[in-house]
Amino acid sequence: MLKKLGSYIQRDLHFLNCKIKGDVFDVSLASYLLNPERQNHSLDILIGEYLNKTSFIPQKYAGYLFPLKSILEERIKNEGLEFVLYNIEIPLIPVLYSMEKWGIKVDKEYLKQLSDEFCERIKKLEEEIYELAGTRFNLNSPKQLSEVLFERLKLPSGKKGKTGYSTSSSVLQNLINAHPIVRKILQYRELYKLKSTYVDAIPNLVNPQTGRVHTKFNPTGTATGRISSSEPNLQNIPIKSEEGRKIRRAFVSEDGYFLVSLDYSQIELRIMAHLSQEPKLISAFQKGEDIHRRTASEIFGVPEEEVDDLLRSRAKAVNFGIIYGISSFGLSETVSITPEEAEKFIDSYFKHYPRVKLFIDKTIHEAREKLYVKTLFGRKRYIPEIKSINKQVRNAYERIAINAPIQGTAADIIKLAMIEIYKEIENKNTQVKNTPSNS
DNA sequence: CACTAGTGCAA
DNA sequence: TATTGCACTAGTG
Repeated sequence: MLKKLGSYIQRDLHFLNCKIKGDVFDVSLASYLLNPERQNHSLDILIGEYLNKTSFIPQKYAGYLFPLKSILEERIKNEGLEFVLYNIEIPLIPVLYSMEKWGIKVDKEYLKQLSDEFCERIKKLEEEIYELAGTRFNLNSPKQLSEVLFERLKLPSGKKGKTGYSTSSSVLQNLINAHPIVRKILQYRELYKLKSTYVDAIPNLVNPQTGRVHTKFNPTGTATGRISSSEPNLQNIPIKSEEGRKIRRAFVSEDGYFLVSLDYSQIELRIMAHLSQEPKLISAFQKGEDIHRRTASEIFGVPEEEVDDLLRSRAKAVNFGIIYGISSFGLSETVSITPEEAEKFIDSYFKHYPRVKLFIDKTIHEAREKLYVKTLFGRKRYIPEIKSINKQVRNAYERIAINAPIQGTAADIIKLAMIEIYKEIENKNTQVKNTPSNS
């Protein structure tokens, strides 16, 4: 079998129009694992960085690949990144290539209909807002909107940004009873967002030959090991609101097939349970409990049956906060409580889940010592900034030190699952349709 | 046309 | 002053 060597091989497969098997080395993926925060892993950058060439002849790019490979594979070995490169990132190349080539079928007629519906409702809301404001202005301009709300209508203003008072959703939520215009603006914002970002944008990205969107899945797009998606971003299609769910219905299956969706449940909290070895967390998951309800019961000291929606949502915010590297201010903002109250929630959490606290402290300690953190599978993120003398900077990187191993381990596990599923499809052990519709 | 700020969608 | 992204609009240069 031929050996394959290249940079951004996943991208090049589209030009070659073929899948890839056998011995593969991708210098861009190797560079990404060594430096996951970098945006660009193109050949010219790597030649400059690893071969110390300040000028080179583009026609001879290929000649630089072999020396680059030698250097990079040595570094990968020395950094303990072999498993992640050879068992995760490289096997994922054909998986992501196939996903891109395959694409997802879009019901354009449905989106046109939805666009017309949203257009009518947006126009109506717009007129009602101008009427209530007593003036016409550009509703999509935060600057103009803040003038109307906080100067003309004299509503109480809150957060200030660099350029003026914020008109963000959380600010407007708090003003919803102050003036009838506020609710209308929130409704307008929701519909305008959905229409401009999804309903009207997605049809323009549908390939006329295939009737599908062929999203790019960027394997080097994040600092933690996740994949990112663009043109369109299929990783942020709405689901939370009822209006948003209408957009998901535009993604449809081929006739005679089902579109299935597979996801791990609470994967990041499960990883936290594993990494911390906190017995209470482990047993909660082993018993299949509602983890947020259980957390609420623990930290607020009430029986599980008495946990209401408010307590559960607060506990859920605490659980998310733990994964993000919690701060009392951050928690207070998302739960609309004072930082002092948030502090009590956090203290209570750590009192009831002491191994989680130990894990966090140990992780930060190690990060300071080694200047990197790593996932369960060895993926690394370097964070020398954790030594910063600026407390804000330091705190920010301490949160990164907590979050990166958790988010990154989840990414590793999901990628391994994608590779296994792809193998099953390739081996035709399933009834999954495994030929892109345009070939 | 490139860039930033503000905003908001998802995991 | 909570992690990771992408993309839209307004506004500036």
